[in-house]
Amino acid sequence: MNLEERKLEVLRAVIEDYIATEEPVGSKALAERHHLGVSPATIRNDMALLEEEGYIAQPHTSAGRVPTDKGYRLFVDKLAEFKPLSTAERRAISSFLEGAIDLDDVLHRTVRLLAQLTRQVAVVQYPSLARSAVRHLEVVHLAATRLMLVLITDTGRVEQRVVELPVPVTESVVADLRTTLNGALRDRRLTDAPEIVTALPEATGPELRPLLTTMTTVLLETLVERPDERMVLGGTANLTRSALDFPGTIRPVLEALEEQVVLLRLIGEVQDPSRVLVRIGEENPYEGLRSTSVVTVGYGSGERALGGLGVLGPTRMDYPGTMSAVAAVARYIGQILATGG
Amino acid sequence: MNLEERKLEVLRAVIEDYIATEEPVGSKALAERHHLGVSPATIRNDMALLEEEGYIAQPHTSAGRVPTDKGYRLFVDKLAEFKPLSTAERRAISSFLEGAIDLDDVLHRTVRLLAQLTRQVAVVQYPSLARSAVRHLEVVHLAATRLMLVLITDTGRVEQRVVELPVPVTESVVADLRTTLNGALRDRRLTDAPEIVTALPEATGPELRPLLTTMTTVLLETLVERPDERMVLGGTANLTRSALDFPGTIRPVLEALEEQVVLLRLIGEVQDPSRVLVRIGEENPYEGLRSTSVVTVGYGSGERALGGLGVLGPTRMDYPGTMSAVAAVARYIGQILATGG
DNA sequence: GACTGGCACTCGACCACGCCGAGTGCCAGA
DNA sequence: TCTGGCACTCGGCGTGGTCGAGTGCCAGTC
Repeated sequence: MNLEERKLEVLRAVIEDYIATEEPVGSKALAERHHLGVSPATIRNDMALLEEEGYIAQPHTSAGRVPTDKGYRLFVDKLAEFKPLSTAERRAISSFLEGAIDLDDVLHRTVRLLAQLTRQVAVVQYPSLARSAVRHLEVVHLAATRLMLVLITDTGRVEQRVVELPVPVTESVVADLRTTLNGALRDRRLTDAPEIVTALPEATGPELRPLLTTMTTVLLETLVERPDERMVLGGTANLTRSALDFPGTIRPVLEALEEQVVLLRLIGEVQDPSRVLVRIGEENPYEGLRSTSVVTVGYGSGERALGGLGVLGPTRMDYPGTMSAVAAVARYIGQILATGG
Repeated sequence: MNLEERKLEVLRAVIEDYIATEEPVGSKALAERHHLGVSPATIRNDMALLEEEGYIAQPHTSAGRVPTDKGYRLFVDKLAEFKPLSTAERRAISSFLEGAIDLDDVLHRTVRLLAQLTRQVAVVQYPSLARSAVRHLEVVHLAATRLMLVLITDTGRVEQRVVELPVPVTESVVADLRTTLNGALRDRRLTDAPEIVTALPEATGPELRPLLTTMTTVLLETLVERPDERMVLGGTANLTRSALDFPGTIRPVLEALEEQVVLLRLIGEVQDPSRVLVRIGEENPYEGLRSTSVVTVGYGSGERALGGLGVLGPTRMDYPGTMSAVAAVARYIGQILATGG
C-alpha cells in the first residue's frame, strides 16, 4: 500500500470512527481500531498531510481530527461503497408500503419509513403535476357561475380548483365541456394542454370555446403558480438525536424545514432516478442548512422522474447507509406508482 | 387591599415578571417593579404563603420563585383578563387571511398567522367532515370496475376515495348513481347519509341499490376510519426560542408533534367556539407534553364548531395574549368559512 | 527513503476553592 | 399587621492547578 492509498484509507477510518463515536479521532485510536499495518506516528504524518490538503481539521490544537466538508465529499465520491440493505430492511420497506390505500397514504408511509430507516428527517415530494398525465378531468357544477375543476392524474394525484365564470352556464353546457375536455386531454401531459385545446376542431360549439380557454388557463395557473408545491415531511424529532450536531442550535434548521420552498428546490433541482445526489454542509445553497447534509434522489417509473425524495441530517451522517436507503425507497415507490394508484 | 387580594396580586406579579425575564423572581424585584404598596419583607411573607399553597416554587434555596402549573392555572382562571388585540394585530389578521384562494390556502395562512402572532407552535384542524354538510358528490368513472367518489362539503373541503366494484358498471348507471346520490344528500350532513339512503323510495332502480349502499359505506368508512384526521402545523421553530424552556430537550415535544393523533385529540376534545381551553403542563394527558401548555378553541359559524385550532408552547407563556390571539383568529376563520369557500 | 519510537509541548476538560450577591426566614419593634 | 434589620444559604463565577490525550519533530533503524 503506497502513501496515496494509505492516506485515503486513513481518511475513511477517520470518517468512520468520527461517525461512530461523535468525537474527534486521534492517531492512536485509529491505529488500534483499524488494522492499517503502520504505527500511530506514521498515521500522524498522513493526518498532517490530509489536514494540509483540507480533508480533515482540528477543532483545536491537541485534539483529534474531524472530517471537513471537503473530506466527506471525497469520501462520498471515491470511498463510499454502496451498502446493500439488510433483508430486515428490505422486509421493512415492503411491509411498510403495502396496504396503502391512496397516494396520500403512500407518501405518508414513505416519509415515515425513510425517517425510520435513516434516522434522519425525511422529505417526499408529491409526483409532479407537470410530468404526470391526465387520467380524468371532472367539471363540477357548483353554482350557476361557479365550477370546480377536479384533475386526476395517472399517479393518483387529485387536485381541484374553483373557477368563477363571468356568465352563468347551464348543466348541459357543463356536460359538453366535460366530455370535450376529457376527450381531448385524457392520457396527455398537462403541459401540452394549451396546444391541444387550441388545436381542437372548429366544430366545437362557439359557446364552448371561451369556457375551454378559461379552463385551460386555470389548469396552467395551477401548474405555474404553485409549481409542484406539495410535499410531506417527517422525522423532525431525529434532529435532536445528538446534541453535538448543529453547532448553534437546531433553530435555523427547523426554520428551513418550515420553508417548503427551500426544501422543494433542494429536492427538485436535479432529479435522476438513477443517481443519488448528496449535498454536504457548505455545498448547500441555503444559509440555514450549512451545517446539514441533504441526500436526494428522483423517483419514477423507468427513466422519467415523477418527483423527488430525500433525507436531511447532520454532515456527520452515515453516507453509504443513507444513500442506499434513499435509493431503495425511491425504487419501491416508483414501482408502486407505476403499477397501482 | 386585604391579605388574600394582595396574595393574588403578588402571584400575578410573579407570573408577569417571570414571563418577561425568564428568571426566578425575588421579593425585592417585585417591590420595585410593581407598586404593591408594601415592602419586600411583606411580600416575602406572602410568597411564603403562596409557596405553602403550591402556587409558586423555589428551584433551590436562596433563589427567587417560579410559578407552578397550579399557579398558572389560578392565574388563567382568576386573573387573566382578556387582552384586546392591538389594531396592528387586527390588521395583520385580516390582511393575512384575505386573498386566500381555497380551503387549503386558508388553513395554511391561518397556521402561519397564528404562529407569528403568538410566537408559538400553531395547529389548525381541517373542518370536521362529520359536522359539515354535503355540497356536492361527484362520481367519476375511472374504469369499468373502478369509481372515484369526490365529496365536496360546504366548508370547501374536498375528499376523494377510490371504490372498487365487484361487477363492471356502465356510464349510464354511473350517471344515475350520481344524480340519485346528489339529490338525496346535497345539503345534508354526512352522518345522516345511511338513514337517508335506506329511506330512498323503492322506486330507485334495483340495479342501483347495492351501488348506493356501497357508496354510503365508503363515505362512512372515510368518516370512521380517519376521523377528522387532517390538520396543519406551523411555527415549529418557535420551540427553540428560549433554551431555558423544556427542561430535558425539545425532543419529546417534537415527537409529540409528529403524532398527529395526539394533537388532534388535544384540539378535538372540547370544541366550543365561545370558550378558550387552556391545558397547563401536567394537566396534559400526553406524556411528552408535560412541559408545555396548550391553548385551544373551536372555530365555526355561530355555535356549531366545525373544527379546532390552537397553539402549543412552554408553560411559561403569555396566557392572556395567546388566549385572545387564538380566539380572534378562530373568529375570523369562522367567518371566512361561513361566507366564502 | 520510508517508517518508527521517543520526547517535549500544548491545551481543553475537570476539579477544588473561595468570593460575591441575590434571596430567604425570622424576629423584634412600630 | 407591617416593616427594617440581620444572619444564613447556596448557586454562579472566576481562579488556579492537575491530568491526559494528542500533536509535531527528530533521531535512529530497516
